[in-house]
Amino acid sequence: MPKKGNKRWQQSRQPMSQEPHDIADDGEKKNRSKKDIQLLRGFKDILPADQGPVQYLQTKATELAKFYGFGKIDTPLLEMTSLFRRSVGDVTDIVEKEMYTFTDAGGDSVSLRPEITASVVRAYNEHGMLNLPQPVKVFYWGSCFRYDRPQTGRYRQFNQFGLETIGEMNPAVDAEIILLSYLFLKEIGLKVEMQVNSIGCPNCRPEYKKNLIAYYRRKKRNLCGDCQRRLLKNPLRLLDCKEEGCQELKSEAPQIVDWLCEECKNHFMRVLEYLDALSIPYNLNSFLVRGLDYYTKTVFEILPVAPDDQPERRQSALGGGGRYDGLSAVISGKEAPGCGVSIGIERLVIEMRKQSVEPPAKKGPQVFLAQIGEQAKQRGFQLLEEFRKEKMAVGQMFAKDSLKSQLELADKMGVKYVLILGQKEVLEGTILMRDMEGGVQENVDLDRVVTEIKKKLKDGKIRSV
RNA sequence: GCGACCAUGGUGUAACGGUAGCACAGGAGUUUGUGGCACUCCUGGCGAGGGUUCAACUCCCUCUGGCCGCCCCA
Repeated sequence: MPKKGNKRWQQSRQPMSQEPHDIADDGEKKNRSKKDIQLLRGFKDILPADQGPVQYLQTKATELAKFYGFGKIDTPLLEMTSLFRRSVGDVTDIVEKEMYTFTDAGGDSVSLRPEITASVVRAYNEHGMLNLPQPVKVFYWGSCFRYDRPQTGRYRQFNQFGLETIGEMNPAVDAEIILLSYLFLKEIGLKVEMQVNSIGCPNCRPEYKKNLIAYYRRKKRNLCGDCQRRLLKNPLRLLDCKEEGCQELKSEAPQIVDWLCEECKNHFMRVLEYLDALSIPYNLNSFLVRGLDYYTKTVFEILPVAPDDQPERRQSALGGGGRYDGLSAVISGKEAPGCGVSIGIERLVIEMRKQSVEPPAKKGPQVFLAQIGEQAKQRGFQLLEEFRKEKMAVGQMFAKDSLKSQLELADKMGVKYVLILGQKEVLEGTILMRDMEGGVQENVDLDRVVTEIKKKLKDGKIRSV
C-alpha cells in the first residue's frame, strides 16, 4: 500500500485485492515490476488524444466500401499456421521469420495473422459463400502481426483496411479495387500514385522466370549479395533491388509484359483501359512484384507522391494488392478467382502528417453542466439524461465538487455555456445559464433549460453564418 | 537478421565525477457558489545490470527500449 502518496487515489485503492507478486516493498521488486509492465517492443498504445485520425479514416473507409456494395467481415486474429504457409507462401519472409507462431493448449500450431486476405478466402470457402450471388465483396478493418524490426511506419501490430472481391474474373473487378484504393486516399487529401503491373499466371510466368534467371545468371558476378541469393530463392524479386549496379542490369532484363500469355495480356489491357477511362493516375511499372506468393495477373501498389524537394527519396508503399486467382484452390481445393487490396492505417496517418493533411477537427460539446452539492449532483445526472435524449453533447465532471475546478474544465473544453446547478437552484426548480464569453448569467426554469439551450445554440449558428 | 544514433519527472528540456534544476501539464489554495490573468504551495525523475573511482545521473561495457536506414512489407 502506498505510504505517503496521493490522498486522492487511496479511497479507490483500498478495496483492491492484493496481488501477491505485486507488493513492492523494496527497490528490487519495484524495478522488476516496472520492466514487466512495459509496452512490448514494436507495439503501441493509441491514447484517447490520438484516436482522431484513426476514427476519421475508419469512417471514411466504411462509407466508401459500403457505397460500392462491400459488406464488412471480421475474421479471427488467430488462425492455423498452415493457412498462412499455404497462402502467403512457405518461403516468403513473412512466413519464414515474421509470424507469431505458437502451439496452443490443444497441440495445434497457430499463428497471429500476418495479413487478412488468406482468412477472408478461408471464410469464403468455409461458409459456402460460393453459393451466394457472385462475386462476393467484403471489406475488413483489423490488426495484423509481424515480428519485424520496428521503424517508421512499421510496427509489430498494425492495422489494415482492405477490400476483397471473390468469385469473378472480370477485369472490371481489378479496376474497381484500384479505383476505390485511389479514391480512398484522394478523398482523405493525400497525393498518391498507383504503380501497376501484371505478373502473369501459372501458364506464362514460369517461362518468363526461366528467361529472367538465364539473363541474370550470365551477369551474376555484377549482382549485389542480396540479389545473388534472390536469384536462387525468389528471382522475381531481383527486379525490386535498389542497388545501383542491379538497377543497371535491370534496365535490360526481360520484361514480364513481353511474356504474358494471350489471356493475361488481354486482361491487363482491359484493366488499363478502365484506369484510363476513370482518370486514375498510374505508372506502368514492369518491375513491380509483390512479396506474397499468391498474386496472379494484376498487381499494384499505392505510393505517396514524393515531395518536390526530395524526389529521389524512397517511399514505402501505403498499400498494395492484386489478383489472386489461385489462392482459393490452394486453401480449399476449390477454384475461385479474386482480387483485393490492403492499406496500412499507421502509414496513412504518418503520411497525412507528412503532407500536412488534417482530419476535420471534431467539435466537442458546447455546453457544460456544473453542479454544487449532493442534491445538485443527483439532479444533474437526471438533467444530463434529458440532454442525451435530445442527442446534445454536454460536458460534465461529477467527480469534482468545487465550482471553480468545474469552470476551469469547462473553459478548457471551450464550451459556450455553462449550466450551474446548486442547492438553491434545485430547491427553486431553476438553473443558472452562464455565457462563457461575456460572463452574463441568467436564471432559467429547470424544465425549460433544454429547449432554452437548444434555441441559444441555434441562434448562435445563424448569427455566425 | 544487419547498421547508425539516442535514453533525465506525464511531456519538453538543463546541469554536474560528490545523487538533480526549469517550463508545460496535473493537484490544492489565494476567492469555503463562478473560468480565462496573476501569485503560493504540492505531486512527480536519472531504463536495467555490471565495471572504473573515495564518490557516478555524469566515464566504460552489456542488456533493455526508442528512433532512423537496409532487408522485407502495410
